[in-house]
Amino acid sequence: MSQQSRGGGRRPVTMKQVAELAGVHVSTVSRALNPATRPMVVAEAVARVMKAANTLGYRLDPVAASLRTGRSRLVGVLVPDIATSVFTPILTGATARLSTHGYSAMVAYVGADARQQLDLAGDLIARRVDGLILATVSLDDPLVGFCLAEKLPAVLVNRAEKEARVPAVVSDDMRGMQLAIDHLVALGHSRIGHLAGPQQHSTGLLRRQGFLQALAAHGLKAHGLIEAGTYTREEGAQAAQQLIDGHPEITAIVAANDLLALGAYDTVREHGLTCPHDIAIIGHNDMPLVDLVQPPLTTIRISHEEMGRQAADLLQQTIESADSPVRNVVLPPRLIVRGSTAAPRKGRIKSKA
Amino acid sequence: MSQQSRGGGRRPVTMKQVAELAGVHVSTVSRALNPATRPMVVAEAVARVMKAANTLGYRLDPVAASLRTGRSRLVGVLVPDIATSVFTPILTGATARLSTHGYSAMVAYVGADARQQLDLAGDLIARRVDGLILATVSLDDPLVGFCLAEKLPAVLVNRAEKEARVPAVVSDDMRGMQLAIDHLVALGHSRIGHLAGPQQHSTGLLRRQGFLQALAAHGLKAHGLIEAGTYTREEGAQAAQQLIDGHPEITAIVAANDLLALGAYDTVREHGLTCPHDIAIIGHNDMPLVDLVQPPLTTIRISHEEMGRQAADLLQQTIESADSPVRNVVLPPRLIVRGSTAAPRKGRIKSKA
DNA sequence: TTGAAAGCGCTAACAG
DNA sequence: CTGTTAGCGCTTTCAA
Repeated sequence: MSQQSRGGGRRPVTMKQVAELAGVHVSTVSRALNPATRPMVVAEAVARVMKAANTLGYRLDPVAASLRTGRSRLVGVLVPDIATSVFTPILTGATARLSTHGYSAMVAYVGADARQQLDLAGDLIARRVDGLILATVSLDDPLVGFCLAEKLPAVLVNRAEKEARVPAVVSDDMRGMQLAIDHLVALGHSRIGHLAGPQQHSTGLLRRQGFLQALAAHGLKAHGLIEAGTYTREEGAQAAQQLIDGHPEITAIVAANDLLALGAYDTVREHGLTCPHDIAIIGHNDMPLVDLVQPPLTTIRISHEEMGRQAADLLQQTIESADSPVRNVVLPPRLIVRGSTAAPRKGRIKSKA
Repeated sequence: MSQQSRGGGRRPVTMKQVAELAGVHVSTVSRALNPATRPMVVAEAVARVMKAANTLGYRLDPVAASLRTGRSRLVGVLVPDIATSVFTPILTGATARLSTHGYSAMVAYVGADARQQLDLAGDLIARRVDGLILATVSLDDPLVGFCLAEKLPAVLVNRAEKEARVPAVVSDDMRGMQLAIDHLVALGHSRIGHLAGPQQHSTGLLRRQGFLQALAAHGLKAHGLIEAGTYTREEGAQAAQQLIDGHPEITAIVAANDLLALGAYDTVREHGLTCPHDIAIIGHNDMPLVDLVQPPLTTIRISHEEMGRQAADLLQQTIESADSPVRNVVLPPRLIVRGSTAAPRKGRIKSKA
């Protein structure tokens, strides 16, 4: 029957030992240690148990508890496996807040493959996670359906679904675009193109809608709108290429995120043009270092860490009270003006390349 | 005795059900399903078990298994909670590789506080992790002593200890500095200062040593060496300030990492100087986007994803064979020449600020 | 080669 | 208020 534990770190103290030292039964220890059941135990006994636990350095075994209760105080977090991005602050915010709620996080970095995502989620469920934070979802994501079917609490972060089936924490993407457009229009721009993001993500879709709507509010229409397939600098460069080729009259580009905007930088430079003089560029996210590129990027700031924290809060609520209503948290974005936007040039682009 | 499971996702299939369907005892199922014990079971029975497991969609319950065996196929990963940095690729590399070894990762983002780190590690141990990957260690870290005492397999990544008590995967930091110095000397520089990193981390210490040693190899000596307390842009800016004030004769700055180098950019700009003309600057890490700053940063590239992968491999070996020797993996860095280095100016700095 | 049985550490219904 | 008892799902010794 030998319990093959790790080589030899002194084996952990069990509840039974605490019970012996305190002179009570294990179940009393269990009750005394759990705040929810503590009132059942007479104060004097609680004190004895606490003391015994302390002197022995007892820690509750979460694995045993989990086997018994089916809960784990463990939360799974699925994030896209991209290095250059906003997911790190989301993660640090979420994990920090989760731990104040008494939860630990299992983070899984996943690619776009839906099959792999389902597998990973299955793993997490097998590990009895109490809930999931998803930073990966598309507008109608099978994973969300899966969680719903399994009755596993889930919260979306950064990206939401088209239909609000589970709680989500997102930035007000349409409002962000409005800030961008208002800024450009105030500078005098009227021929503005859009580098849209992937349309299967809410960020791509809503920012695009926001772009169009904000323009319309000023009585303007889009001068070009190209969709990038992924949020990468390379795709951004390529899309910007098409945008400029198709609409040489534009004086400004609004990108759906910073990486796309930086791709546009590459293209603009390649054409021998300068930003902001020939073309103004504006990003979205305000990710680290974009203030250091040349010119410093004007962009829409989102507080990703706050997003992570709120997602943790929302998940905790969802776990704790089974049928809390599906609540969405929408965070207000902020315009950060730097050097990549200025008044428009007069006349057409004169490409030196 | 009610098992209070999640509201109502159909309760997971148990081994017992598989046993019934296959017409054998649970212990036979257990043996058939575990590759290590499978040879004990007659082939025909194995087949029946497999088929039954498949049709029922059985998944082994890792929690129950863990309670019984003391192992978890779970690995804890401790990383510093900084957003702008090299730890994301280390993490994606490590978690991807871990999963091919059949392990899941619990990632914890931690601050510099030693007490908090110990607590977190305690949590992970309570969750019965089979091992730890530490990206946080200082040159003589209590956490490593703790793991040793608990006989918990641990592997260091990116940063090592002074004494090799446990396996580590690091870049050849001294070699990296040699590449930097050789490059600058080849360009004609001879008055070179160093923006050193925190000396309690191996990266800071070794890069500093490498700097000094590489200079000596060219018959040169340091023109200034300031230590930054943390790897941040702000500290870098401040340290660069001191460096330039104390050694106005320098023509080049070698920074211990990219963030410090970017801080130096700020200072140089503030002084009305230009890089590389007035002062050449070289970083370390080649983190994302440093090719986009102005001027594009010359730096030493480290493959952090590979680092993560190797750390996962090393940990797996350490877990699997208890007393494998303490092996260090040292990855070769590469010089990436961009726009922040050029031939030195003639004469003194003429600050316009 | 397989089944029986014990038990990992904990929680919760039940009885007192 | 507290002790007894059963058992979460699995692994492994022991006996057949």
